[in-house]
Amino acid sequence: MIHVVGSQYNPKDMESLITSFWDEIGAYSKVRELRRGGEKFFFVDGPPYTTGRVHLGTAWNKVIKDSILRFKSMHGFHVRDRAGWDMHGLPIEVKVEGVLGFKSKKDIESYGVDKFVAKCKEFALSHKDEMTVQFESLGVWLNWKDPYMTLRNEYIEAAWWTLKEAHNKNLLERGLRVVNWCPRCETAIADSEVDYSDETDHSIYVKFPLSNADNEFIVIWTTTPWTIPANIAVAVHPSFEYVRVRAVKNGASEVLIVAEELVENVLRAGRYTDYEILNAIPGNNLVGTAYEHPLKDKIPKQAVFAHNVYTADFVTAENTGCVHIAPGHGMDDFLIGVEYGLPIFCPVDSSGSYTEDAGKYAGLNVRDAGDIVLSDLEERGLLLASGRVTHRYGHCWRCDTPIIYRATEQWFLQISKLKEAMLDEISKVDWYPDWAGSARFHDWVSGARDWCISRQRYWGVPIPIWVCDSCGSIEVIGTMDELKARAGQSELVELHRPYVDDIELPCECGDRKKRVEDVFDVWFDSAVASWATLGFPGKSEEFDAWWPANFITEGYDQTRGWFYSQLGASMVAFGRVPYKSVLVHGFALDDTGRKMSKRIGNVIDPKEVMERFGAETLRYYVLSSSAPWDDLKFGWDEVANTHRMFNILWNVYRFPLPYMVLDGFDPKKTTYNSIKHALRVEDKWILSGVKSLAERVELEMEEYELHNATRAISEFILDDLSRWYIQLTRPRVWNEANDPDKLAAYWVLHTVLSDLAIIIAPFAPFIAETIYQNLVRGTDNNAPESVHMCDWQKDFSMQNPELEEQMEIVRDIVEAASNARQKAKRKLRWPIRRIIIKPNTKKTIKAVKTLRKVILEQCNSKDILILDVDEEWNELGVKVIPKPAIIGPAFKQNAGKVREALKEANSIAVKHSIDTLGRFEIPELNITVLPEMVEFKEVLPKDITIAGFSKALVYVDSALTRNIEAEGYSREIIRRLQDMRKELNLRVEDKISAVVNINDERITDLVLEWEEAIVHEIRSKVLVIGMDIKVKGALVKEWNVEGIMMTMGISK
RNA sequence: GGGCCUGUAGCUUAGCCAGGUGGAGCGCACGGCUGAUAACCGUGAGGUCCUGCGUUCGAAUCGCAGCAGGCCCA
Repeated sequence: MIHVVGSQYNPKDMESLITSFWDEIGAYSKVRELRRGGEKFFFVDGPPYTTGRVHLGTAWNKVIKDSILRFKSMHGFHVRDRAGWDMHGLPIEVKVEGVLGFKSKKDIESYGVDKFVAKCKEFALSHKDEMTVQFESLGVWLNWKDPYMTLRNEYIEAAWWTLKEAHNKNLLERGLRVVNWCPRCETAIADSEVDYSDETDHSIYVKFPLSNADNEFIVIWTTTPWTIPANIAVAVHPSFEYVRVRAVKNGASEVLIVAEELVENVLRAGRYTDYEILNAIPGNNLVGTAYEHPLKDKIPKQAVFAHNVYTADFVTAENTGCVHIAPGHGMDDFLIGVEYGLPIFCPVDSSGSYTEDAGKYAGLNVRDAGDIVLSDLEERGLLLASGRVTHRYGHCWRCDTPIIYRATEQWFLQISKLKEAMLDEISKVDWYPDWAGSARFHDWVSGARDWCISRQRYWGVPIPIWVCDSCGSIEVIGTMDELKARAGQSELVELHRPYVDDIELPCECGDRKKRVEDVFDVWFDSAVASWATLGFPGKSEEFDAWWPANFITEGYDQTRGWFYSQLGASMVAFGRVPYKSVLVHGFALDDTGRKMSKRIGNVIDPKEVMERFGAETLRYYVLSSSAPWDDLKFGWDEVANTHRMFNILWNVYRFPLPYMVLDGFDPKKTTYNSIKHALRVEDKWILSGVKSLAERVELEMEEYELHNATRAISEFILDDLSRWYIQLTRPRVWNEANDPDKLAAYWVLHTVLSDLAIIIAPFAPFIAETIYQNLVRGTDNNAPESVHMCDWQKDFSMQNPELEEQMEIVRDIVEAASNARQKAKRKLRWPIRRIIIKPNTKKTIKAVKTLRKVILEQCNSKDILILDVDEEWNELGVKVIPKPAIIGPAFKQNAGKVREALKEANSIAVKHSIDTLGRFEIPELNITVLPEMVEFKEVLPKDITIAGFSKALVYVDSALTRNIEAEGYSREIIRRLQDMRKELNLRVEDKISAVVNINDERITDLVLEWEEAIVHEIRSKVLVIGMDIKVKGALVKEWNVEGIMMTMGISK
């Protein structure tokens, strides 16, 4: 049975009702179960990091996923959709350290790594639970009960197995890399952990003596004298112009090499008194220039290394234009070192002290080394200038110690070897939009570098590499079982640190292998998600059946993130890309297009949106407000507008319910066959419209254009259903008789709303379910239990594009008529005698003929006159307008008289004569007026107003007749009596007594002609209308109706 | 500094790929409707299509150079 629903759209109640309904029947599992035999659709959820907070962007991300998966499921696909969680890594470690009040790595060690890791795990798990609740309240259907979690043993195994594959394929390498290093905490720190603040440092210019020339130097500038002992090279810009300049100071001269435009700068810094430019050298030609290390006598190793000039694009035209390169102490320096095969010389240990490699500096801390290096350079006459500079420098965010850069030993995946294969693979992926793959990702992959996968941390997947200290042999473990077997251990419950750290493996050399202490870069965790979520390598059946993923979608920041890490890991493991199609989505920005940030205070919490407007509105807003791949500018007004759309949908849905219930409408008994003869044209139109909508949504979804799909739905609901069909249909359902026309309207409304519920289900799952449960499932026990178990539209037999096109024209006509009415200041309540339509096309004529009734009704017109294309309306007046420029020369002194005569002549007669005879005679003047001498202007007859659109002109005749006045006043009275019924809170079926006193005899007579109609419309048992009669009732009101005073009273 | 994306009415946007009179919604003003009613509907005003240069008979649309915002990198 259909039931009546509340008059207010209340998303909160509705959503919680539907959520518990889904829980009750296990809707999610049933939907997935239902499609078990269908074509497989493997979706991999990009795992959000378990911070506990769901941001607007995360909410958007999940809503996109949910809508697409619901849509796919309704198309019969067997969807696989485990939710995923990214649960390891430094952010959680730092949060936990904060809670425990730790300041450094040493605190963790003394607290106990086991206890610390347990805390991290607890943090990740509890935040996962909190976020799950939030995602579920958004109506997001993923497999929440059995999500994949990066902290699970079987997940860790997937990472291990992948690394072992890399090792087997010779893609695993141990190597040096420069990292941010805190010498106090003795640990590498991530870029995001570096705080930048002002620091005052040395600013020194140093002369490096050339090897093959006397008294000739290349000049560099630096703020870190302590890195000079590690200098290996000098970089110049390949396209800058450099010069050899003879510089004079204190009578002595020497030759310096600096960038041409910086000569003055350098010489001023060095207080030279004179100079002479000897010759210019392009940067490129300096390559290979050999020089001696300035401190080679103090650092024996530096006497052995070769020192040369190289080119680098990052060199800027500042200071000297020549950059000191210490590959062991700088990111750029290191890259140059690697590129040219230079020694990565890093004579500094983890606490920031020089090692034995630093020769005489050994044991000295770099913090104290600056001044000493300075004076040593000075002593050797190589310090050109020295000063101080204040600049932004990185500090450890926990202890504020200035960081140093250190080359350390790390583990790498040699992804760069796979670059060509990766480029080839990604071209096979379907990218939405295309540029995400063909431009952005392509460019990123083109610059692929080896992937440093090791971190010196605690909360992460332990790197399964065991190394023998004695013989250096390396062993990579792929699974838990393998580890147990190799270690000769039967029990192993936890694969995290510190448990695996204790395990030693026997080595072939007789010694024991120990695990490297590192954990994986947390990006490696999610990189293996596509097979880890299938339980591979633990079991392979699922992997064989599902892998690779059909579809993934994440924000475009994941170009360098998850899209890339997955590609890299999968190339290593399987030699192919792990996903077939990728939708890239944008970022959630604030209403001015700026990034949401806590600091600016412009962060929108999705919870707040849900509290104010409901999850459905939030969902629909993010889907419809911009294309998935564009950034979303969040604005409350637009959210409110989306809410309004749902309110209208709610009103449309609830409008027919009371009538259907009153009449006991049963869609099982009232079938298409039983009402098809009673269908009106507008019924056929809306039935066609809903099918066309389904087709359109399908088309848009093929390209993942969710914004166009949802906008099309909104347009249908607002324009076609609410503004048009419901307006046309309303009077039909008021009919009390058991009329086929009313039944047809019920059937159509029921059908359209049921179809619409299915179309809207992927995007607005709650209201779709609400409508479906009442209208479909509520009347048919054989219908699927949930709207989300329904199949998408397949039957398009009701589609009629021609009719849809015709209705479009008719709506324009009605709009034009309404426009013309406003010009005549005639309210819609007052009928008009007729409208006259002058069409531009035959199509318009046909549309008017087909939908004549609709026009009559919506225009409240008594008649329609449709002209032929090019036919003039014969009642139209014309006014002749003389053309002085022609008449003047033609008639000279008579011209004025001619013009007068034409103005006074009957314009219609003039036009007729010109049209038929090609001339007009003015006998009094004995003159013939020719066609080119005049033009004609249309003159609208009295009471006619006009408006037009591209396909027709519409004239409205608003002349008043006795009948029209009678109807107009009667309807004014009806409206006011209805208003009073409402004021008394009467029910639709309540009968009333009414008295109307009219202060005008003529009007009273007119209205009395309509007495019967009024009785019917206001549902009265007694109605008294008259002049000078006494008015009483439960409610009495006085009204001014178009200047006529009336007093009305009603009672129940 | 580089790559990619975005820039259209006060606000959110369609149109751009395939050049030919810029189209919606919100807001605003005015009006209508009153059996969806603390709802709903119509009409109107409102545009240097980010700027400049170019290609073209013709540019919001194509090209180049800027400016602003976003993501990533350096």
